[in-house]
Amino acid sequence: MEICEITIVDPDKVQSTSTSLPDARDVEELSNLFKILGDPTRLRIVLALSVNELCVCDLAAVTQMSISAISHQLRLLRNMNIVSNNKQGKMVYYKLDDHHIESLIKESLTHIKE
Amino acid sequence: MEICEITIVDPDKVQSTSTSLPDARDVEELSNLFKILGDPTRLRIVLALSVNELCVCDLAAVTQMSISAISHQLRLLRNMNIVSNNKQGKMVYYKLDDHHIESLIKESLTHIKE
DNA sequence: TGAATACTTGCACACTTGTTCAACTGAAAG
DNA sequence: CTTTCAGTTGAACAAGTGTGCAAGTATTCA
Repeated sequence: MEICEITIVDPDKVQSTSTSLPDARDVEELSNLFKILGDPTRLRIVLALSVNELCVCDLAAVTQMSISAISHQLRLLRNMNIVSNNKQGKMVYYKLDDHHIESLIKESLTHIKE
Repeated sequence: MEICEITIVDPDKVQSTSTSLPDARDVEELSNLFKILGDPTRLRIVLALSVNELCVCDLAAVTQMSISAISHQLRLLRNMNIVSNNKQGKMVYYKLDDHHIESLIKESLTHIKE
């Protein structure tokens, strides 16, 4: 990986830009957040759960996806603490666990419609 | 794809949730936006360009990536009208073209730090 | 004109991702 | 206990993604 070290055009600008970037860990975390919302199925799950607490099968119905596909995606969302679940008998109800995400999505929606 | 049609538990909730979701086209567009920011290289490019207009080589230096990798990603960002470029002699300067994205990222950064 | 520089592009390839299928778990009902 | 139902899980696989490499373009400078 040929890292550009020789042909820097403006070292001062490179330096000042580098130092004003957010800390690498935050950038990583932020890109992970965007990545998880960057799939239409997961985004629709989050949107649906921002309206109602739902069991897996009803989530599948709302998103028009298979139970299995939804369950796989729910696991990812659980691992990132975006949703949490609540077992009642045979059924598992999911809800949003991170309401920051809800407002973030709402804001982003108005952004794309500008 | 076994779509869940039979075992819907609460049809009213499914119906009301479905109708209160944003229109499918917007969801698709929003997930595309998140997807493009969901890669650390691209996110760092956008962050860097929100600080300074930069040529490709300086961008490579800031992000610690090869010229080629940066150039490939810049093409994607150009195609989505997130950045635009400006040729001056041999050099190509890139800048942010969509400043909604800038504020969206800034807001999201504060979200993850909550 | 010829060489050098800054960047772009197409191809290749390893890696990742999303979904399906089938097997499994655990709770409830018969 | 056995069956049924709701959901989970792992393996498999096709499709997509990010980067490197090498060749190409366009501009500058000698």
